[in-house]
Amino acid sequence: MELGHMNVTGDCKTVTGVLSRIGDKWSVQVVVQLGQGPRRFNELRRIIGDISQRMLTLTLRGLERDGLVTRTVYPTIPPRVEYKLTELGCSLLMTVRGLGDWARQHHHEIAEARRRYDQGASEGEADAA
Amino acid sequence: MELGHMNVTGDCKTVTGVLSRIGDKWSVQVVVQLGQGPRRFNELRRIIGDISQRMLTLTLRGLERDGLVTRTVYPTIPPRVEYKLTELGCSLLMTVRGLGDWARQHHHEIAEARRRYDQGASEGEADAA
DNA sequence: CTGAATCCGTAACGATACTG
DNA sequence: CAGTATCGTTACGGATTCAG
Repeated sequence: MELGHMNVTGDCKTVTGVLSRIGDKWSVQVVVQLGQGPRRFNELRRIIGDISQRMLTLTLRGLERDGLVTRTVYPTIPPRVEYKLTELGCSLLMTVRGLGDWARQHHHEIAEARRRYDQGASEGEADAA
Repeated sequence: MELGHMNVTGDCKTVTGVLSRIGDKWSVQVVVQLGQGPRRFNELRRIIGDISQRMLTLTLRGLERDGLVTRTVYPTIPPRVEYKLTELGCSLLMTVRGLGDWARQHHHEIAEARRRYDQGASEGEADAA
């Protein structure tokens, strides 16, 4: 089964770059939540739950920097800041959903493979086929 | 454009888990290269180029643990070890290619957005216009 | 050739305190 | 409410060395 339909070397580096960007601990969660509609800072914080304010700030900034999210400040008192997915962010969301589909379809297989691997490792190699 | 066709909260955590797995610095590159066909250890090392021996080992182990790659040892002298994508690994490769498509289509936009963002930030303190 | 083990620097992350 | 600053801990990754 060969799939050499394009430049693999150049391809993988681009993909790696994207994954370096969204492969961190929080970016995807933020993007997915923002896919539900615009959200405020503490609203996101509450929904995601585990994230620290620092990481939410950093994540949002990174997303904003890459043009995936817009940040709108309403100069009211108290201040109100709304984050929203851009067109680019929406298109990423689509792709991420594809990955989500794969994850949901196969995470059991992964879990099982992992369990078997760990089990075999702890048993040593006394066992043969 | 709303896309609330599924449980978003549960979804994003699963995706995050997968991204935590393949979102590291090397896994995708290895998977993509293995998509070209089975490869030996130092063969991968040479093709990828930048990767250290340690990281290649760790990456391969992780991939093997998750059932994405098989490791076959030929007890010859010198020893020969071949790595190969499993069915699961192949299916992941497909999904990753989707991400690669997105990356190739939009990495210019990202780069530009990033440049604009950084430029605007540096102009903040000093008035340029 | 393949890979494990060790040491070390850096970057990522989290908790807390403070500002506008 | 939204965000910054600082600090400490941990995880990641690279170079080197040793072993089968």
